[in-house]
Amino acid sequence: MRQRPLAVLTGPTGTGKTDAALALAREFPLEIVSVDSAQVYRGLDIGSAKPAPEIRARVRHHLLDLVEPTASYSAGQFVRDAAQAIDDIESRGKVPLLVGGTMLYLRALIAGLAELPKSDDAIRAQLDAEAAEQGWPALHARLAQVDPAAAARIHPNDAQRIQRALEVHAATGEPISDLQRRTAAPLARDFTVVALIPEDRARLHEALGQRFAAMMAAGLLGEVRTLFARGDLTDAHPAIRAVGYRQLWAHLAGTCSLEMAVEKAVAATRQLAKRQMTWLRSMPDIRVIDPYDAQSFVGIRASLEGAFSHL
RNA sequence: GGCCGGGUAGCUCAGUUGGUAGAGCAGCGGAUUGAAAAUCCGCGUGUCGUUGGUUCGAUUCCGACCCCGGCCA
Repeated sequence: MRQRPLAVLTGPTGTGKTDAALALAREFPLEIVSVDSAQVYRGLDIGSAKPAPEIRARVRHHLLDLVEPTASYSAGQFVRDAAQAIDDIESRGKVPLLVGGTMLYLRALIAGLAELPKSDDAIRAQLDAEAAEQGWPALHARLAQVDPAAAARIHPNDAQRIQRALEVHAATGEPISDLQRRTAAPLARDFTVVALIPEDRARLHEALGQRFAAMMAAGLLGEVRTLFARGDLTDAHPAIRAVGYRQLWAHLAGTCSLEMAVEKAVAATRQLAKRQMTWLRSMPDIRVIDPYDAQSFVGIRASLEGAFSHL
């Protein structure tokens, strides 16, 4: 039997990916594989729009609640976890549906990721210390010595990428630009990608504002307060940098009013959606469906059906 | 009603000794290889409240009016 293509349902935040996936699961023997860098963290429930337990009891979800919020998840880990989840689902005769909007994860799964060393806290701490003294442009200059190709592509102000490039060089002795050239697709599979992208930006913004208000009404501030009260988390942890959490955390830390935090959180949500759409514009072979079109679900089902039915 | 302060970008404001204006935030576009809901880059989008006057030229100076604060009645 030839392998079916893998079905993917993606799009910017707040466009109803989860609802559409659940509707599909009523008709097909699906299990959902989350492609979401925030929903992997335990304790980030309301703000990450994680499917509720009742829903998860009805349709099996994978790659949720994988790690503690003190941990740092990664694209590399995602590719391994997703491959395993897909295997597991198919071995039981079910069909995986990949659902989510973390575009780096999605691209890593589809196009492959270079075999790079994982992050190293000791090396990062060392680089942070050097940056505090000399500034990141100085470290960028150093990168230009050991890896001119990477330095040319990375802006001198992009601390995160400068650090990663130097980290990889320190760990392997090789330039990251060389290692990144050797990218292999981890899954020898075809993908059918459906992206929910609204034509009407103003309407999306409206919906995002309403959704954040609903999250607040559902107790998001309390959820963040619980994380805040643990004492082992800071705004440097990836989980706390997530949209909504970061801004409410700042409010709890006394940096700004609640009103200001909410306004900033909604703006950050809009900006996230914009970046997600930027990714999607350059993604080849995707089927774009407007979630505000009355016939959107019909289009989604028609596009993905081929991946769900047995050959 | 009188006096004072203010009306400049979507918002908060700066500025122009008279030559039609610029910051932050928001917004828009882009990049994106183990932090990615992250990180970074680029782009000013404008009847300078209205209306007369002075002037070659007014957002700027003068008058009137309107609106918003504050103080006094």
